Amino acid sequence: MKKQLITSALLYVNGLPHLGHLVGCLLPADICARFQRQRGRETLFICGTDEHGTVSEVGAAQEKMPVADYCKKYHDRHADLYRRFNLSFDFFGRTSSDQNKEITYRIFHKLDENGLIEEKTTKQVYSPDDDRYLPDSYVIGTCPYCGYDRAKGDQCENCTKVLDPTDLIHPRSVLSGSSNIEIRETKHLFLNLPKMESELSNWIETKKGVWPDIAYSIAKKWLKEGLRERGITRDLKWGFTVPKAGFENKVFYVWFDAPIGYIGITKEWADAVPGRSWEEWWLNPDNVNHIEFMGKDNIPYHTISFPATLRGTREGWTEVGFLKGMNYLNFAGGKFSKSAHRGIFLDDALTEFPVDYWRYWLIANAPESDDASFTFDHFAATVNKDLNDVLGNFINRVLKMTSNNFGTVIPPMGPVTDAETDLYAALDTLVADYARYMENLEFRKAMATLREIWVSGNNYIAKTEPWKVVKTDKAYAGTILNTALNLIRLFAQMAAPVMPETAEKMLALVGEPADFVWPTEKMATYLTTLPAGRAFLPSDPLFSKITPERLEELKVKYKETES
RNA sequence: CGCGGGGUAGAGCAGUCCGGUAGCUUGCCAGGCUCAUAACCUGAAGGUCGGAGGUUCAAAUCCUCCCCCCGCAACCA
Repeated sequence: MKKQLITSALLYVNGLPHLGHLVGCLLPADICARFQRQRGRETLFICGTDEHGTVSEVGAAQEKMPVADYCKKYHDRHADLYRRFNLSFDFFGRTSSDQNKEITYRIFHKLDENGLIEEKTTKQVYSPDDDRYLPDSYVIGTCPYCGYDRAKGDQCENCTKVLDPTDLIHPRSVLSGSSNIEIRETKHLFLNLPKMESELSNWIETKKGVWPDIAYSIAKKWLKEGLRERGITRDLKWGFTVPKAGFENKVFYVWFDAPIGYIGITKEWADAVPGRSWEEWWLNPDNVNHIEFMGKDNIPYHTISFPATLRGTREGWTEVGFLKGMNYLNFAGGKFSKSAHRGIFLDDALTEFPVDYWRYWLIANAPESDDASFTFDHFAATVNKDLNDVLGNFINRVLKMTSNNFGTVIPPMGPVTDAETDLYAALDTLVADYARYMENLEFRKAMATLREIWVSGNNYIAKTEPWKVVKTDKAYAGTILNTALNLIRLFAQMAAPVMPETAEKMLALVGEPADFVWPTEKMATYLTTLPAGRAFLPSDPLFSKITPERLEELKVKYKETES
């Protein structure tokens, strides 16, 4: 079995993340990492913040802070939120680290040696009043086609025409509002993607039917349109200085050093403890399976530019083996918006409900095949039904029935009947299905199966009717409840990748340590494991329902009804 | 003709590659049970599979055209 290298897209450090960011890459990556570890595979889960670029410089200026301090402040806030969401990174690093600089330079020099770096002169908008070059979208003016007066320099939002900043009437800086702008010629370095087009095309073709459709088809789309040379430098101050004569006052473009950040962050991880090796993960393609998670907007960079960057060095870097691309999660029909603060942000989410409510809902409704929508109605319905009625109530009824009839100890297991063997057979199949879906990263199907696994518990209880049996055949009632308590252990292990906190509580209820280990035995064995006589904990219900009144409050508070 | 994704019961989705009387969850209705968080279990109703043509003994599935929604379009990361 290869080692599993798992990366989530690096979120831009500016601003704070919302549920869309969580479900688009961070959470599925975490669930994958937890599942891989639970199966006993050597796993490294890497993530971090992406920190370079214009947006950071502008954000820092707005908060009147040095850019480095600004990035550190937001990096720490991201890290804190993700820790509270139980994201199990082996290392959460930064693209601005010295380690990333070292790897970025190494890769750049190799690409240059191999003749893949070219110089070109381009025209850029310069704003003397802002004392900086402006990205096209930072120039606004009147659209020459439709007259919209806030058209951006790359595209008019009103009529959707693609524009150049020079097309705009009365162009001005979005930062200062100054219309004193000029077009300057400036030299930049480009990565020669056309030289690598056929190589990339052959490689992508091997992913047909292997990667999710959205990943394959977006990559194909770019290839079909023909690759262009891609600028990898910018006229900014915040970033890695370009180590090439004549370019010392420029920095690398974020999209050059950001994906290299996966490697740089792995080196941060390795440097933190003696004996760790980042090369065993990144220069070891035969023994490492790299799984990447990202939103669909990231797919071109991870299927085209980043693979080209690594391949162009001819150094044998570990390349992506499976790319899980996700669609977007919308909020009540519209978009989540960082700038307008529309939607549910992670800090708010944590104040409203326990983390596992969010983790379960998000992954059970992950936008895998199409964009999905968050609504409080759907959220409450799922939490109330799946977590409270199906899982929580099962645990509660079993614990109460047992303690009412046998005290708070696990009753002995006696001879089994058809009801038990039917249960074993059903669960052997369901657990295998569930494992397969998790293995294939088909999260919605996996969660539907997880739910079926929980339902099988209620089914078993309904069929065997222990509340009746206990009056006539106490020994068999003990067998039923023993089995049911074993089911709690099984359900905890099954839920562990998705709801680690709840899974830990469930294991504690039946006196098991918080070790997440995937069952390898058949159910006939696995469900007779708990020792009779062991004390278990009486417990309040693990979940509580969202009331209609609470639901209405939430809709108002988060302005769900506005679109 | 810019490109991609999507359009399947009230809602959320699977099925489409490899054609064979349309499936899951939820909601709604009825019954059962009464250990449990008014919960659990069973059953019923509910769809001309976006539209129109075509191929076929047979089309949600294959082909052609059209309509609607979402996203992307390389300097917003």
